[in-house]
Amino acid sequence: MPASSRAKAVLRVAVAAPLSELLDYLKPADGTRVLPGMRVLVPLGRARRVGMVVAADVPTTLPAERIKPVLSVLDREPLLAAGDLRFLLWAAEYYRGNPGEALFGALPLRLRRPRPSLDDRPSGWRVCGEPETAAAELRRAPRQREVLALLAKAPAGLDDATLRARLGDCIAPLRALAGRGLITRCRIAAPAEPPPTPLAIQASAPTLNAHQAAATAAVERCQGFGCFLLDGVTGSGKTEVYLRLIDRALAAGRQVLVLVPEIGLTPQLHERFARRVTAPIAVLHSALSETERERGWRAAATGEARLLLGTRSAVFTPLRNLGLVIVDEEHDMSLKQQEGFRYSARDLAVRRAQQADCPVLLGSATPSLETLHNARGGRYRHLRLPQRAGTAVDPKILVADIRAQPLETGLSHALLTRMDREIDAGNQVLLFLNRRGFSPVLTCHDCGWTSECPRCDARMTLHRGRALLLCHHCGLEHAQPVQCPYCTSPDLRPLGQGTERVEDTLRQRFPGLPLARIDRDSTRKRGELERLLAAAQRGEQRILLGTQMLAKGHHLPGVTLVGILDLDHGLYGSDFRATERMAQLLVQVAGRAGRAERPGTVLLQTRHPQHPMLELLLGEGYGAFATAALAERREAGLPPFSHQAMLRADSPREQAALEFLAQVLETARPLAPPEVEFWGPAPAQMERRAGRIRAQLLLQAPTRALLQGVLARLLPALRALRRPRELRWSIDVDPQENL
DNA sequence: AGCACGCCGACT
DNA sequence: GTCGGCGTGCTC
Repeated sequence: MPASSRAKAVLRVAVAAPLSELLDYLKPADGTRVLPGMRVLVPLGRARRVGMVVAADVPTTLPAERIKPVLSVLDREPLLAAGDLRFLLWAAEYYRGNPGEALFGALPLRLRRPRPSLDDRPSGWRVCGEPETAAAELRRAPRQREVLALLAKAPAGLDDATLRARLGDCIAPLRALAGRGLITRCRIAAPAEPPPTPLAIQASAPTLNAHQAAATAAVERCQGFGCFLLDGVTGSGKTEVYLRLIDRALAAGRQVLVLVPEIGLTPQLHERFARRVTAPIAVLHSALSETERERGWRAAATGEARLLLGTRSAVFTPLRNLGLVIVDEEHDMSLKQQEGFRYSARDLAVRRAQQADCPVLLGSATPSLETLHNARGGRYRHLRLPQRAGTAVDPKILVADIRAQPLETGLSHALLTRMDREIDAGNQVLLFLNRRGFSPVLTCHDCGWTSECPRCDARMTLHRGRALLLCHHCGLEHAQPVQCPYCTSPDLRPLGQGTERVEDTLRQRFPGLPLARIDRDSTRKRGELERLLAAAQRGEQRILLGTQMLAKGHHLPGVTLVGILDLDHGLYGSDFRATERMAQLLVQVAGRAGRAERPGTVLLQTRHPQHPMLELLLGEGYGAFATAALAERREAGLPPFSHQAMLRADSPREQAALEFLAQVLETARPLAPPEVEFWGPAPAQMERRAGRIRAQLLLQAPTRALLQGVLARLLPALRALRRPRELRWSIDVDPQENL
């Protein structure tokens, strides 16, 4: 090969640094083998960084003198297969993240540093040098002779367990032999084929009802990629469908990826899977220690774990031979990463299944409008589970019009009466209020002072138990004042109520009745949420009071009454998705009632009983609501009938963010076809947050392709714009929040 | 992100 | 006269 053409065949590397481009490097000078998916140590300016080889032997246009060789190759085998690399790079491009950050974000922390990949081959001993020359030396050491003879028969060495099995305790002679330089510590290569994995077994599998059987059959018939919406009311047995399909995929020798929105949901799903699936399961979520996370990651990556259950970031885990992807509670907002690299785990799961050419199943009782739109347009198969499994009946939803009603800490007379009745009958009551703390405002009765956050356009919430004013937006804490900071009046009054205050009232009204408050504050301790929920499931608590946390998926068979204290903000929210979220939350919370044989009642307190979307939801159900909501979206040209990207900027300086986005708009306009709309720049919903003034610019295009085209041209230009040092900006493709 | 280079104030 | 402020720009 001529020298000139060899110089041009380079490695393309994604460096673990916030660079938007891949960089080219020469292969290592010592001729070490380098393949895509291996990490390399590379020079970057004066520094050295870890990089991931994305392609090997690719041509470059860069002048030869600018290309440096990699310093070393960090892995003996690729950490990421070609398919994993392709998927991660696609994700980085779609969500406009940096390739290096996307790739290294998918690795356990240790592998993001220039450490060799964990060598998990067992440790052992092997001979070195010429053992036969040692015969004389060992004449008076029969035990050492014995050990050496055994090792001499295995030139690759023997691991500790094998040695112990053959010779018993032989640590002392081994040490002595090592001291003579006759043997050395080494790693023993694993047997070529891992022991065959036992297949999943349907232990005590319940019989499927007709709908479950039809749904299962539809997915099983799917050859290659296919996207399915499993639209099933709470308690209709979605998990059983998952289990059948998992079993099938595992039996075919494939791996399965299951994504769930919250850490809180993984233990119960894990337990359910573990009872029925005999193949090894790996679990990945944010509450794990780094060691546990790395172990799970490796088990998934090597194929040793056959089923991976995890929260959103698990979608990036390398997998071998992926045969099925499941996204549970696909409508849930926590599947969308809202910081840094802002991706949708649900959408990426679909993409991943497409690349792996396997089916993907999106499950929900309240599908997102995006997914429903895809299903109704025929891009996804719509599978329905309309019946509750077993004998459970649907809950009855009652509306309590609380206009001009006297409320006792947010509790209407109608609700309290029903609570009395259920509690007297020995049943459990669940109260839902999506606001933690004691009261959202503290105010001075004499001068009108309110507990404004000095850094945000928001009030600080009173947490009376901890005697704190706490800002839920920036985390700022103040001691609870004893007198008005403005006029020194001692007459400070909490306004409105959070879960803490409702708890106080309930303890007074139902003295001695076991009650659990379940919110972020009361479940701060590790394992506390599981403990409280387990107690609730055993019926130990008679009243359960909580936020969002309580609404998700937990089976509470003793609950016969669900009281929803306040969902009205969702009816007139500023975000166009507010009503969709309100409807999902309402249906999810209502689903907690009457799961067993006892019929459930849901009582919704509202000041807007005639709101058309609320009436539709309560009268005809989520499907009818969704149809109407989709019609509104179509009318307004909003997603899913268009595609958006949100550019956000913030700065401590008053006008800087707006000015920067105005500059961006000027840059973007000529790069975009006329169908692309720009909204803004405009101040963000909460303009000042954590001391920074925030603004946003929304891009909206009729198709994804058009939007992606604009972004591809805009981002390099945007990065080249001059901007003040303190100004930060971010891009959010397919934003879920317009705030 | 680091880490340079690069032009204007208070110190040996 | 220098040490150093962080503005700007690059890293194969």
